[in-house]
Amino acid sequence: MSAVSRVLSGDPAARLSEATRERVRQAAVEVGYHPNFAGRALKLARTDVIALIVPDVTNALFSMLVQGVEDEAVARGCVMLLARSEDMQPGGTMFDRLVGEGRVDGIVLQPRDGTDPAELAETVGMRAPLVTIHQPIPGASSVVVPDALATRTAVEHLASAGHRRIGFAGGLAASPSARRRAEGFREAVARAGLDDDPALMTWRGYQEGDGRAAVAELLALPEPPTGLVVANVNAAVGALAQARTQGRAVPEDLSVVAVHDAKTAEHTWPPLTCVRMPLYELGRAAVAALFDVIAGGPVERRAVESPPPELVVRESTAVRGS
Amino acid sequence: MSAVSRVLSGDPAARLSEATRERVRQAAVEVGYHPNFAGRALKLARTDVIALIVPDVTNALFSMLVQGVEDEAVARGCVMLLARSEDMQPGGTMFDRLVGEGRVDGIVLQPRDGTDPAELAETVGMRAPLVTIHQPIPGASSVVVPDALATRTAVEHLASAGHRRIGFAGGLAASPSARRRAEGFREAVARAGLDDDPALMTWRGYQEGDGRAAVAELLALPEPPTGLVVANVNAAVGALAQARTQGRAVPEDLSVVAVHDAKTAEHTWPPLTCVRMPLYELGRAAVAALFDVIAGGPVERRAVESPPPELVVRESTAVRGS
DNA sequence: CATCGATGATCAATCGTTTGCGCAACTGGA
DNA sequence: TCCAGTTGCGCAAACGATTGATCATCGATG
Repeated sequence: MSAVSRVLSGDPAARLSEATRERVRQAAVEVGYHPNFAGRALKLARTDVIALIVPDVTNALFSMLVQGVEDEAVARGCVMLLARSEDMQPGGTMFDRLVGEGRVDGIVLQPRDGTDPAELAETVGMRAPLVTIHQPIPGASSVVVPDALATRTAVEHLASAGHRRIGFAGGLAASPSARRRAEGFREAVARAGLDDDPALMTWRGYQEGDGRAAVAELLALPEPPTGLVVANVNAAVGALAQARTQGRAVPEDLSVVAVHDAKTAEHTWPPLTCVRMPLYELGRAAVAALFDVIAGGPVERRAVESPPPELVVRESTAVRGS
Repeated sequence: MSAVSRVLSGDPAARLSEATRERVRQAAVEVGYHPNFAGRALKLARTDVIALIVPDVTNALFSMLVQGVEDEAVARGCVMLLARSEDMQPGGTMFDRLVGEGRVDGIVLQPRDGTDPAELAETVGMRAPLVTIHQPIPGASSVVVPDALATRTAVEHLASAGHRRIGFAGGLAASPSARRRAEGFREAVARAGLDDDPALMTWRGYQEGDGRAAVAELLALPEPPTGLVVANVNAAVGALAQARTQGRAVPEDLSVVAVHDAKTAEHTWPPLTCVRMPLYELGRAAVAALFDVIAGGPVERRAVESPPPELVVRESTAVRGS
């Protein structure tokens, strides 16, 4: 048993020849022996399980993220536990068990949009290694994507198509990712010398219905925008629907660009022009950061810079006046 | 320690008064004590972890299923491990570890479309409690949704709108779920006395590109169909795109109904008429079946009959000739 | 007073792996 | 021949929870 354990652990300090190691490996395969997970976990105080906690799995962006997290976990010999239900969220009973019982080595957490970071940090309690995505919380490492660059890219595309009044359908005002996107928007508007009217910026949120409300608000302006940057593809879908409801043609009356790309954007009516963000890479980077935390590294704020946001032109944008 | 363990386990045979039990519970909360997961797992030979293994998380239908699986697992005091990457699929290294090391109490497995059931059963090896969804494999329990009823519902909708030549864009011919859908289609066509032309049935698969290919094939017929039942919402998205590419208007030239509903279907161009299937309930039923297997129950083939498939009329279908 | 049942406290064995350590055998070099 | 290094083998302790069993105490009843 001693030798078997040393060989299967790949322990370099074990006093065993390579020939013996190979013999042991062969024997283990032949009898179908696998070490017992619970025995190992108990002795090593480690489960090789990473949890991904998200507020929602219906979000069109979820699939890329989850693939990134899983691939990085598996590449490091771990498996991924997915948590979406209410009980599994911070503050829930099962979350408490997950953390308190030592079921996972660490957690990648996507906070709910609009969550108060200090409050969340208190709820989570730093009882397990933690990395948040999209939004930092005090005391935890975090990884984000370059939101500002994304909205900047979107504005530049619309500006180059001749749009001077560009609306912004943003996330909730309290949301850090929403603020980063707004910052990029403002910067690009200023840089391009576009119409800098505060009424062109809305803060409804990332859901489909939020996109609808934003468009309703913007189209009610005395001088409505001819271009629109929507801070999230879910909301953009709602924006399209609302424009249609109000008899506005996209892209003829209103050109729309969404931050984040997703499979769904290819099939909207019309297909959405998007800024593709590195969500798969975000997932991988979050797990890498988590391993650094587990290894005792310092709290860090990281951003995924590569691949950079990429404009994907489809059919929701056109040159103004066309 | 002994009393603490008995109380927190909720052991009814323990000789402890309710007052003592309450005192122990309070004390545990106060000192933040949680039993150690690995210690328990080792002693009990059980991890309270259920694995959900799927071939794909980008499928628009995935989110309902995963919510059902997770909610049922959590309701039973378990957590859900998600496995999508290649290494985690049956035959992969991590799959072998998952099963061989006793990391999960059981597995809900969605086989890849077109997988040979006998081959898969051999690969999996019945080394852990297993339930498959959509497709049975020898020796394992399975749960399916009423595919035949779905396609029947779709045909009936088209027939009542005046369509006499209805095409069928099916899954792969080897796929059990595809065959069930085809069966429902044939039955409804026969029952309604519609044009029973074998050339109206295609077997390309469930992917978007497959839907495109099916439509190309059907529109090439000397007498193309005026109505189309697509056996999957992903393929339906492709079908819509292909019709457009070939200058056919939906629903005027071709009415399209898809099996399965998803958020994405509301936003297609035009919004898809679908038959909503009980995927959330499928997830829950699969976990319930898995617990029966774990408890030593017999191998069973189950179907989720409630809620029944429901027609959701959107804008991809119209009365023939309109 | 003696007996019985309920209850609290305590102990030890078990679950399966890991790992430090000691002993023994073998090999090669001085 | 002696010494040192390498390697194989085996042992025991540790990780933390569970659970059967034993002993002691208390209260109620005959």
